[in-house]
Amino acid sequence: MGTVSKALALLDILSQPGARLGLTDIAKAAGYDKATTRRLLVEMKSQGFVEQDDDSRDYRLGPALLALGRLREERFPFFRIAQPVVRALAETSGESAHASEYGGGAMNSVVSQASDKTNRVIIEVGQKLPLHATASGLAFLAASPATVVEAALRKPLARFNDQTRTDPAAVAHLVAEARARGYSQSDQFKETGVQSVAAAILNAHHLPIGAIAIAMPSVRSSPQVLARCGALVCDAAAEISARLYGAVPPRKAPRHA
Amino acid sequence: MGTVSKALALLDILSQPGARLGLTDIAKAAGYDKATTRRLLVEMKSQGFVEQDDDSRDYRLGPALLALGRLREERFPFFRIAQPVVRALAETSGESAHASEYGGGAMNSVVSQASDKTNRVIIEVGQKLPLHATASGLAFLAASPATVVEAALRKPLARFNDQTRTDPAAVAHLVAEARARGYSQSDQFKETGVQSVAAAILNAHHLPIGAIAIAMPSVRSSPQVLARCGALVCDAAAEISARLYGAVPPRKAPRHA
DNA sequence: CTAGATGGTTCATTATATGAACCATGGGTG
DNA sequence: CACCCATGGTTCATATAATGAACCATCTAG
Repeated sequence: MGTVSKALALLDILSQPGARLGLTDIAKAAGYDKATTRRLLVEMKSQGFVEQDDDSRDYRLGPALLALGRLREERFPFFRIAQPVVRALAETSGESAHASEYGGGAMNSVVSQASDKTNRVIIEVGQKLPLHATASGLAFLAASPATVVEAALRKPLARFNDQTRTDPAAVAHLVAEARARGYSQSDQFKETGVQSVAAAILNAHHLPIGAIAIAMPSVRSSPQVLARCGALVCDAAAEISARLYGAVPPRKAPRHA
Repeated sequence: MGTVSKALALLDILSQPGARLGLTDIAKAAGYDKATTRRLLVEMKSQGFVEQDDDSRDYRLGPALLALGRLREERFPFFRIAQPVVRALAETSGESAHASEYGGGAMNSVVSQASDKTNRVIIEVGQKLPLHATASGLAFLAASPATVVEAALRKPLARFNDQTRTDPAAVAHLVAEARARGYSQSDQFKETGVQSVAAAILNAHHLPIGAIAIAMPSVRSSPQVLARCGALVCDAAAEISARLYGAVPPRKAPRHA
C-alpha cells in the first residue's frame, strides 16, 4: 500500500468516535509503527488536515477538512439537497434516517436525523458504512453494474456479528433481491437488533452515487413496516436524484432515450 | 518534501476555481511529473478524496472530504457559529464579510457572505489566504506569540502585486500596528483595489485560531469607514470566540486568572 | 492521414519511508 | 519520595516505495 493511502487511512481512525486519540492508540488502531504514524500525522498536521491538542497532545481532524468539505459542497451540494429530504423521511417514517455518499470503497454517512423515539438507532455522521453489510451499501451495489458488484465482492468481507453475510454468493443474492425489490434490506447484518431499508441515489447516467436509508430497532420492524419504509426511501432517493441532476430519473429508463 | 504533503497539495490545486482540471494541468500547477501526479491522484481517488469525471477524465474534490468536514464541524462547530455572525457583519457593514480558520500555514476561508452592492468583493470558500498579505492573516499573526510570527516571516513571502509587502520587517511592522490597533488592515496587499480589515478569533488560551474580516472596493473605503469596520470585526470576532469557548475573552486577560 | 493534444503506463534509478531501539517526561503508587 | 512504566517523541541503518524520461493509446482538428 502506498504511503498516501496509509496517511489518509489515519483520518478514518480519527473519525472513530473513540474518546482519547493519542499517538500510541492511533498507531495501534492503524497497525503502523509509532514512528511511522507520527511522521504521517505530523505531515498532515503541517497541511492542516490534522490538529494536535496543545496540552493533551491528542490528535484530531484538522480545519483544512472543513474548508475542503465546504468547497466540495459548494460545487456539488449533496448535503444541502439531502438534508431536508432526510429530515422529512425521519418525520414521516417516525424512525432514524440518513444519507450517504459513495467514496473510497464504502458509503460515507453525511446527513443523519435520529427519530424522536426513546428507543432509536443513531447513525453518526462520518461513519463509513461497508457495502456488503448495510442497507445503504446493498442499495448502492444493486444499482451498480455487475462488474462493480463483482469487484466489491472479491475483496474480503468483514464480519460484524453472527448475522453478517461474508460469503460473496450470499451477498450477491441480497443484491439481486434488492434490485428486484427496488430497495435494499439489512436484517442486523452489521448491528444486532437493527433493521434497515435503503434506496440508491442516482446520477444523470443512472449510476449510483449514494444512498438514503431508514434504520429502526428490530422490535418495531415487521414486513409491513419494512415495505412502507421501502416505498418511502425509494421516493426520497428519487427526489434527491432529481434535485441534484435536474430531472426525475424514471424508475425504468427507456433504452431509446 | 514528503509524499503525503505532495498529495495533499494536489487537493489545494483542485480547490482553485479554474475551469478544466485535467491531469496535465494539475501536474503543471503542482510542478510534479505527470506520472507522479497521476499516481497520487489515483491513490487519493481510491480513498474517496478525489473523484474523476467518467467521460471528461477531469479530477475533482471527492466525497470523503464532505464526510470528514461534516465530522470536524460536528466536533468543533466553527461554521455553525461563524455563519450567522458573518451574515450579520455583512448586513451591518454593507460590505462582503468572511471568516477563516488557521491551518496548514494559511487562513482557510470557510464562511463568506458577499455584500449586495453591485461593486463588491467576492471571497470564495476554500481559498487559502496567505498570512502576510491579507487582513485575516495579519490579524492572526498579531494575536500570535512572537515565535510564531518570526517563524512565519522566515518563510519566503509571495508577491501578488506591487503593493504586496514581501520584506519580513515591513510585514512585522504591519503586525505590530494591527496589534496596537486591535484589528488588522490590508491595503491592496493581495488584490489590487481591495481594502480589508480583520480581527482574530481566539481560543480559551487567548491564542488565535482564525479570523473574521470585511473586504471592500478601495473606492468605498476611507479612514472613517475602515475605523468603523474595524470596530465591527472586533465585536464579531469576540462574539465568535465567546460562542465557541463559552466565555467572552476579556480584551486584556488578567495574568492571575 | 497526419500533427499535436490529451490521459495513461513502464521500469531502471534514486530518494524516501520504515521500525527497532533509543531518550525524555510525567502521572501514579507503594 | 523514589520508583515504575506508560506516554510522546527521536535516531539511523535498512528496505521499500517514489520518481520521471520515454513510451503507448486515443482523440480532435486541419
